[in-house]
Amino acid sequence: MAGTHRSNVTMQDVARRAAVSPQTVSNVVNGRSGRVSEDTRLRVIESITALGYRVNQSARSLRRGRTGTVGLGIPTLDSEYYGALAEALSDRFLERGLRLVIETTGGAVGAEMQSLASSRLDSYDGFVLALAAGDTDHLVQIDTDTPVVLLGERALSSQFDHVVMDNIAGGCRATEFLLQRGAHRIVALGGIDSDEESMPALRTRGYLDAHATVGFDVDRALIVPSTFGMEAGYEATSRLLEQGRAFDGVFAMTDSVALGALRALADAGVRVPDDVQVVGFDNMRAGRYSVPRLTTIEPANEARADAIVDLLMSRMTHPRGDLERRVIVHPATLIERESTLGPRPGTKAN
Amino acid sequence: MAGTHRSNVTMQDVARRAAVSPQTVSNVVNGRSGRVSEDTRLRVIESITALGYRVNQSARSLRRGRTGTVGLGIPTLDSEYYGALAEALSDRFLERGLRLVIETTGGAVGAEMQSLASSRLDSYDGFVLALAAGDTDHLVQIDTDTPVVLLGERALSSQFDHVVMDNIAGGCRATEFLLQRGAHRIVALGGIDSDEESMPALRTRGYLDAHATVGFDVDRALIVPSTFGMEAGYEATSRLLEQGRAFDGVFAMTDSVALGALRALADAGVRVPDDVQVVGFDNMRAGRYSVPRLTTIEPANEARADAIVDLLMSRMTHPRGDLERRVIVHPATLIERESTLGPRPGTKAN
DNA sequence: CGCGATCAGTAGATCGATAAACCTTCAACC
DNA sequence: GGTTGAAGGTTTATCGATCTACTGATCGCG
Repeated sequence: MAGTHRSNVTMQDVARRAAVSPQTVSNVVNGRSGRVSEDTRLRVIESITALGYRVNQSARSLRRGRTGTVGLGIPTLDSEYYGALAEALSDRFLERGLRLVIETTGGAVGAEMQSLASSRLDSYDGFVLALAAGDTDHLVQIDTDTPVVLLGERALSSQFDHVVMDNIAGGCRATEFLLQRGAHRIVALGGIDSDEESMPALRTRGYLDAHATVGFDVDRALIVPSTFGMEAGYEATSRLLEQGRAFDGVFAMTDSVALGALRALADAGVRVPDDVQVVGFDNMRAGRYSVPRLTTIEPANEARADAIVDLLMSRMTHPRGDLERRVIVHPATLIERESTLGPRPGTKAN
Repeated sequence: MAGTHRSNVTMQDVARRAAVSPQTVSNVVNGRSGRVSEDTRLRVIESITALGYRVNQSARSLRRGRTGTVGLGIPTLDSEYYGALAEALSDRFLERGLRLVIETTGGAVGAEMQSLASSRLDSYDGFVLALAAGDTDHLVQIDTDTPVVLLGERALSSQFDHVVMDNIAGGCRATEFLLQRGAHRIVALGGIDSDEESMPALRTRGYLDAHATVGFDVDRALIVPSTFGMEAGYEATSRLLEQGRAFDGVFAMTDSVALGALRALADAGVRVPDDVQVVGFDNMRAGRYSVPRLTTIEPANEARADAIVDLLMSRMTHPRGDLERRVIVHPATLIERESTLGPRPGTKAN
């Protein structure tokens, strides 16, 4: 049986063996019913299996002008968040007969824009770009026929459909919650006080908003930038503790950072949530089994994946341009676990 | 500037504008030096940018008979282990001018074999299949021209090159370490006592070997099967504790399971490592910052990624069949952290 | 009986890039 | 002078599947 499936069998060959035209083979292969009698169909199928014929995708794509693949640009696969996103999208597109091809951008603005470079884009029937760096300026230059949906941190003024996480609301909710539970000096771990549209900046803005709402002043020294690994969270927190900075709450920009912080607090003998309360952002798996379990913001990833697919599919099927550009904002909700205190009855005293 | 890059510009168009033949354009695009004068080259490039020409990959693949892509079949992307693997491979192949396309198999034997179905394979110039289910029987049926490298849990008797993790040695090392540190009743969490070639079965075999080496009997009731999420580790451990089963060590088949176990032990007030020592397997990030930090087996993933790429590249470039089938085994090493006790001086008393 | 419709299928052009072979110049060398 | 040969191109024939248009039958129906 070996030696059968050598890849040079073409529709021609199948056609010859079944004594029909190549076009008829094509019709069978593509299930174009009504154009082939049951009789011929069986004969063709027999020839296909006998010869071990398989469609040449390149030829098909060339002729059809479509590739049957959708691209996904993400900063990295080595992250629970993006891994899960890729998985979710891949499944959904597969159901619709499309393959998902993943490109990693490394999170650099340059690379993100490169993956939107038209040269890249037209290998795909559609493209999903997860924008981490989130620099909107470069986007407008892109000019392509390929439908694109952006997954972003913030509604950008670009020509593309857009699914965004409500980072400001999420940051606000997390901070508000800490304030309600009695924390007054809250560290914004991994935060940054800037008016850029990046994820940390937006979540920090929520943090500031929450303080403003209840009329508390924010000590800017509590906004502590860092990168987003556990290492970074650990280091940053350790440093704060060494410096003897007083704080009773931590809003970490991501769960990774939060987990690093928990570890640093444990090392220093600081009790969570008794001495310091901690809230993360992302609802990572690890946070559900950490000691203590991590209170966090749930970003509704499944719903966002659904929205992305819907947007892209409608762009891909609809004739060009009938649709308004759409922006879908997904709310972030808080999940309460052990790293924060329970609701306090009565007073708002210390 | 908008409206330029409409995707129907072909080499013909560029050629016309630059007053050369399409072949010359092709030569420029592909950097075939020596066949084009600097003068013409510049003229062609000018035309390319002016018209916004981009190569049609489908046409190129059809003609060349190569797609420039490598496939990777993995059980899921939603896992730190496979995510990191995908990332590592993607980077390495990209350096060599190849795109990596990821297919998820869901870890089912059927799906794994499907992704080796010849029909799939010939969209790729090469394929890497990470075998979780590890059923060797189906492999022999596969008959394809596409080079394939297997990433497996065990050296299989198949026709393919193979990079394997030394699961037995890893399981043995972990268990041996626990025994040395004074644990006598060691739970094999997520283990399974069977002669299949699956990851848990192999690691469990290492566990048994380690006991055999020092002449200890194993209480089979301590081999506790489970799936491989944190949830499962948590549940399984909680149940053991409820049942009042005595144990002073846990060898968890994966770090995920181990982290779930740590959490369950914490809930029950069992001290780690004082009352129970825990060793995991995989060296996940989360284990480096858990409370306590997790002792684990490091699987040398980067080295394995290198090996995979080497094997596949040589198959892809070398003429068919000159090479012997190769199997590369990577050793697993132990990383000591807080979830196990320090070395004990002197006696081996309880 | 004759007209259009439906079914089953064929013929030929085409998608866009490239491999292989072929043609000029022009320079160098014996 | 004739030959070799490199440099710089061009021509032509594909790669394999599919789209468009067309051909014969066969059938229903007024």
